[in-house]
Amino acid sequence: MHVKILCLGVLTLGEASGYEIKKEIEEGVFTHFIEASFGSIYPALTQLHADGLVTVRAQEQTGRPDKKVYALTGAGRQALTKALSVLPAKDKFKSEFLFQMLMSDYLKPDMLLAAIDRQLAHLREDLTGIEECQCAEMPLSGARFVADYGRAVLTASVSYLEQKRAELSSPSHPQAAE
Amino acid sequence: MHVKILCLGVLTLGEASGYEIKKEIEEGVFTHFIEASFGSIYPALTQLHADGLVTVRAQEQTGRPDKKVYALTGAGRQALTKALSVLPAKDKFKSEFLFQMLMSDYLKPDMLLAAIDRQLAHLREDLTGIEECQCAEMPLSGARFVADYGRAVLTASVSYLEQKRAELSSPSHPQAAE
DNA sequence: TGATGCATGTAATCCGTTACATGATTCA
DNA sequence: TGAATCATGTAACGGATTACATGCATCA
Repeated sequence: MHVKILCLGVLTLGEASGYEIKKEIEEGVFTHFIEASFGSIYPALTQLHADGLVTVRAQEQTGRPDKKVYALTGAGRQALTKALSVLPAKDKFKSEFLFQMLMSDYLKPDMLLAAIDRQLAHLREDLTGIEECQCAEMPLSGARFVADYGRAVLTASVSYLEQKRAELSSPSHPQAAE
Repeated sequence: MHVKILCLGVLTLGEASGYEIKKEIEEGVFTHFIEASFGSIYPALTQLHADGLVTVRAQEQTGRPDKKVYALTGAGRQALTKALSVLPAKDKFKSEFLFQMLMSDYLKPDMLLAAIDRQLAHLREDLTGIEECQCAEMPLSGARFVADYGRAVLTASVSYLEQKRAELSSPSHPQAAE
């Protein structure tokens, strides 16, 4: 998905600078299923402005660099709606972790547990991230839907991994349980 | 992750042509968490050969174009092991679907249900895909681990969406249930 | 006759990340 | 003093997808 549409989406929450948009994407509800770097956000914002989909306002700040605060225009809202009127592409999920698990025959034994523990740590981080971002406070009714979806999926992953991890590290049955 | 390593991984299952590797990635256990196109596989294979990590053998076929069958070398196995000795990068998950759900305020009402139904269809397809690929037949002990992981996550997603979908389309409480 | 599957490969193109450049303030 | 936060922006680079080129066989 285009970073431009993403920016329009974030701006529906209220005006923001490029820096703030990045933060919102990194820490807000978007975190788990979208990524964007400054290198793509700033150019996107510039172009969005050129296309008349957002307005800019320079905001001076004491002690801090000046901000460029962007806000949606009517045309911007329309462009967003139009982009949302198409059925979304299929989710993309890429996991080096699962590749390693699949290839576990070629893995050093200690790496197996280490990789699982790392994965568990990541998943738990994401889970607490969802709890912390107060989705109820957001002006988007979809926020809870998304947060709950994330919670459901992450919880299932954690449960599965915890169970498998226990099996693997149990002293009695290191490999065969059948 | 590099397509080269991916090819090495697929080749641990046995020798194969570029075309067959692509099929394996599309239809096998890899499907759910890895993607690769011909445009990346063929050059990768060429380079892998140049690096001495695989061997090639031209196989004539009647009625079909000739194949180039690739097989792992000892150095190839070593390279794979080495690549697997590093902790994997964090999973990447990108979902236009969740973006649309988040932005549901700007969505036409019929699109909401349509998008959810599409998503459900995708998830169920993936699930049956997992059931069909006989992981037990694979010479990789990690195959079951991966398949079960996928099953756990996909099942959780489907359950959640089915529940939400029912709530949304219920005639009595179209929006407020509280 | 036309689509689909088998089979390989290259080139153009897109899109994004990483790194670089700059600079003030605050906190440890 | 050094790291982190705030703040914007560009350029190089990488990596993969898409489209193009080719060609035979089979099935509907």
